[in-house]
Amino acid sequence: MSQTFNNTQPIYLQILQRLCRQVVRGEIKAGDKLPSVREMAILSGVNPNTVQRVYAELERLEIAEARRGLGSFITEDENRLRRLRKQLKNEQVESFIADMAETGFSPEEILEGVREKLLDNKSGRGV
Amino acid sequence: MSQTFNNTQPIYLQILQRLCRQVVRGEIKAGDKLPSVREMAILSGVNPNTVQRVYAELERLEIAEARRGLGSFITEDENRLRRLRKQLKNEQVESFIADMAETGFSPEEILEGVREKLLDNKSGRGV
Amino acid sequence: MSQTFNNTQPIYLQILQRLCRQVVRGEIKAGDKLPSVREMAILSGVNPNTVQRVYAELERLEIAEARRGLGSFITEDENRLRRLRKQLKNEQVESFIADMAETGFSPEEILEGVREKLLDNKSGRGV
Amino acid sequence: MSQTFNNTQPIYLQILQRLCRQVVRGEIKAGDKLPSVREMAILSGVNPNTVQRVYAELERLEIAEARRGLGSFITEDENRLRRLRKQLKNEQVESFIADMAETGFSPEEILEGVREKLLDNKSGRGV
DNA sequence: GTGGTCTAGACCACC
DNA sequence: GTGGTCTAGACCACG
Repeated sequence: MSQTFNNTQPIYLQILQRLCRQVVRGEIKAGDKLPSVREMAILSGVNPNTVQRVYAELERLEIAEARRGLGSFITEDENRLRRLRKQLKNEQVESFIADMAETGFSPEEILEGVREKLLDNKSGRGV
Repeated sequence: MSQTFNNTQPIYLQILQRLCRQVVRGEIKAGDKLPSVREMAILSGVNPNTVQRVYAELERLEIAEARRGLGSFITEDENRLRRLRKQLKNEQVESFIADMAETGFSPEEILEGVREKLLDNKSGRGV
Repeated sequence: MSQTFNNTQPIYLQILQRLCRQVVRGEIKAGDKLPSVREMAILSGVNPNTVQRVYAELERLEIAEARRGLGSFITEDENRLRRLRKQLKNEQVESFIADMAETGFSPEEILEGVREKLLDNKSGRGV
Repeated sequence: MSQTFNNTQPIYLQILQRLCRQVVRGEIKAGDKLPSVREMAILSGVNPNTVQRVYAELERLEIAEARRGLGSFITEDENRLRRLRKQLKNEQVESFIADMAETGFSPEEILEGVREKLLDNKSGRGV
C-alpha cells in the first residue's frame, strides 16, 4: 500500500508526524515493535533511507529506540508518551493562537471562531 | 532595519504573510502605495528578486496591483480586503481543527485547550 | 586534500568532532562561514550527503546555522561557543573518570596517573 | 537478571569490558571458572553467539582459556592480570590526554579539570 | 551559487 | 534478519 505525500513538507516529516499521531491516538502502544526499516519503506512506498531518518528522529525524541538486530520499538516509558500527547497539543494550540493574534484577531474572535467551526462540523456530521 | 527569518519557510512567503497581516490589521489600507521593490528589499534585508516574487503573489491574490511607472498599490476594493480577513480566519481555524482532530483530540479538548491558553496569555500579560 | 578516517567511528561524527574542536581551539570563530557542503565534501574526500549530515548536526547543536542560498555559518553567539568549550571539557573529563572508577582505580591513582603522563609528555618533548 | 546496554557500542564489547573490569577489580580471580556460555547468555539476557564471541576475545587477550568439556577459566598467571591492570590504566589515561590536547586544553587545564571533578564526586557522595 | 531532500544500491556489524 | 553508514547522482526551491 504505497502512500501519497504532499509536496510542501518533506516526506520524512510527514511519516514522522503520522507515527507520532498514531502513538498519541493509542493505535501504537508503549513497547510495540515498529515495522523494520525495509518493511516500512515498502509500506510507505519510499526509500529505506527516508524511513531510517524517521526512525532516527523518533529515537532522538525518545519516542522509540532501536535494538540492534532486533528492530525498532516504541519506548516502554508510558509517561514519555503521555508527555508527548500534551506536548503536541500545546505546540499546536500555541502556534495557532500566535498566528491568529499576529493576523489581528482578538482572543474573543479566536475562541468564537473555534467554537463555531466545531459546531459546524458536528451538525454537518449529524445531518 | 534588516529582518530575521526562520529557515523552515521560504522568506518570500514570510514576507507575503507579514504584508497580508498588516493589511488585515489595518496597518496598511486600501489604496496605499507599497514601498518600491528596491526599498522593500533594503528594508527587509533581502534580495530584490525575493520582493519581486512577493509582489507578484500579492497581485495574483488580487490584494495589490502594479501600476507601470508608479509602483505597487493595495487594491482599493475594501470588500476584497474584508473578504481577505474572513478568509484568513477561516483557513487558519479550519486547518488547526483538522490537525487537532487528526492527532486524536476531541472537540471538547480542543475548545478547552484554546480557552486555557488564551487565559494563560491574558494573565501572563497582566502580571 | 582528501582525509583519512578511522573505521571504528562513523565518518560524519569524526568530521563533526573535528569541526567542534576547531571551534573550541579558536581556529574557527563566531560568525565564520563554513565551506559549502560541496566544497567541504571535496576537501574531506567524502560524499556531499555525509557533509550535509554534519552541518545538520552542527545546526541542531546550535553551533552553526544554515542560511539558504548563502551557506552555513558558525553562530555569532560567542557565549554559545564558550559553553561548548566547557561542555566538551566536562564531558571528556567526566567519562574518563567514570571509566577509570569503573575499572577499579582510586581517585588518587587517577590523579597521579594523569599527572605522570602529562610530565612524561612534557619531558618527552623537552629532551 | 537481564541487563541493559547502550547502543553506541557493540554488546559483546560491553560485556568484554565488564569482565575485564571485574578481573582488574579482583572480583574475579586468577583460575576462577567463568559461567558457561549458556549460563552467561541467560545472566546477561543476550544471545549465546554474543557470549561466545566475548569468550573467544578473552582467550585472544590471554586473559581466559577454554578447557574442552570443562568450561572457560581465567588464566592462573597472576602477572598477566597485573599487567592487564597497568595496561588498561595506561591506555585510558593516554587516550584521555590525547583527546583533551586535541580539543585544545592545556596540560594545566587538564590536570585541574580532573582534580575538580574528583573533588566534586567526593563531596557529592559525602553530602 | 547555496542548502535540503530523495532514490538506488551497496556494505557493515550485530543478533 | 536487523539497524546504521556511505556513495553516486538526481532534483528542488531559494537568493
